[in-house]
Amino acid sequence: MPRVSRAQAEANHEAIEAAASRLFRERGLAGVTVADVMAEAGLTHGGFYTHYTSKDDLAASACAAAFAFAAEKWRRRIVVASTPAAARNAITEGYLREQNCDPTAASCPTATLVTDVSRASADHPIRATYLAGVTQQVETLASLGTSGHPARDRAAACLQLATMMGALLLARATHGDPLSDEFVKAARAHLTAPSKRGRSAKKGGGR
Amino acid sequence: MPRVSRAQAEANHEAIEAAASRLFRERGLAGVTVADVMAEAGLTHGGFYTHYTSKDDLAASACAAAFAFAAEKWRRRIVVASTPAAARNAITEGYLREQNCDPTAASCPTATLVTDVSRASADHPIRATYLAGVTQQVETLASLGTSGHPARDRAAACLQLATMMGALLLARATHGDPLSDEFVKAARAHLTAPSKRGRSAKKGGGR
DNA sequence: TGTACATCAGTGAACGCGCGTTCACTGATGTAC
DNA sequence: TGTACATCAGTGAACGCGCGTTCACTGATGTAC
Repeated sequence: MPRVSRAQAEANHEAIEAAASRLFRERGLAGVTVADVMAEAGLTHGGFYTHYTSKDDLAASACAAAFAFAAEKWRRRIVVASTPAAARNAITEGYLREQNCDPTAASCPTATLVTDVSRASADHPIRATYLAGVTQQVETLASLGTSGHPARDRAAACLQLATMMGALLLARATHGDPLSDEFVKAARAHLTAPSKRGRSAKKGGGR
Repeated sequence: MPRVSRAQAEANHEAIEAAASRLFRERGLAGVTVADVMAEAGLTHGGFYTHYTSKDDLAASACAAAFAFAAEKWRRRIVVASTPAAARNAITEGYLREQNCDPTAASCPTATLVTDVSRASADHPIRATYLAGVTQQVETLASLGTSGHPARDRAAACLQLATMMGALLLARATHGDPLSDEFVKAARAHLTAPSKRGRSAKKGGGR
């Protein structure tokens, strides 16, 4: 079993990163062990350190991979949408999908890792990766703005991300109670409300 | 030192709960050890189990205490406000205070514990406590609604909580970067924007 | 009020377990000739 | 193409540490008389 071809080693490396990306999005940083990740990739834990220098190192790489994965999903929704507003709506709908409200499911890294990153020490490599990922998401949403004012589009993008993420996290934490659905529906109705320019325009219907 | 008066034991119990309430709001469930809490209360860790049956038990009690503490702060803002809309604004301003954006500070339990609760097993006692606390917050915000439609007020309350919490968490996770402030400012501007109804003062003074 | 004694809140060492990390070892891979 | 050998990806046991929890012990508290 030991010593594997270079191609196989490379494939294993990718399998580890893919497993970590998914598991971290499901359970957060502390909820996943190195052995969990390696087992998920079909390997034993000892070989981990030929691929990464530490669990923190993996966390940063997997975080980047998770953001890349999410960005690709957003991109697909954007290219299919007929207008920027439709793209924003499609992203919201995808983000607040019912399956994402299951707390055991893998969801957006922005949401899953937000407290882990907050509490990570200043020199933890995941900080920079997470910041880059969130920045990218804000820029993407801002680029779909239609107010004609870049600053206003950017503020609206920040607002949309905060609202989507807040609703998703609250829905996950209250999963099993009717309140869970209320958060999702309120956010979805508000964010995908018809018309509205730039921002403000209160209250969507109720669904 | 051993054996302490009943009054002292009661005082110790309260000190443990107060310490836990603060530490959990600062660092989350996993970031605080039983020994941390006991040391903060001026005791040694061994005596913990005369007060609580387990760390999970403490987590639930401390969570309830944290929500009670937050509710009291909200209540004070409400009684001082001149109108329901002003009260909503005051709560938003208090929630998105600059000091709360420091990831090492103790903030609202709704935000600090949201991922911990999501990942807690179904029978973890903190689940029910957290749900009760969030439900209470939604009801409080809904009671400050002015649309005339209870269902609409309730949806607006869910939306406000999700937006405030999302912005706070993102601000904490991106602390140190300019983006951090953008989330807070966008949420604050949106949530305290003068809407259809007249109101007295906006921009409460922060700090 | 004073004395004798049982209670029990708190102490600090220890236990058990999980997890990140290390390391001696294995044997197929990849290379040199 | 075939042979000899060095490399090194992966294995699995082990180490060290932290943390939740337990426990024998202490001695002031609280009670019975």
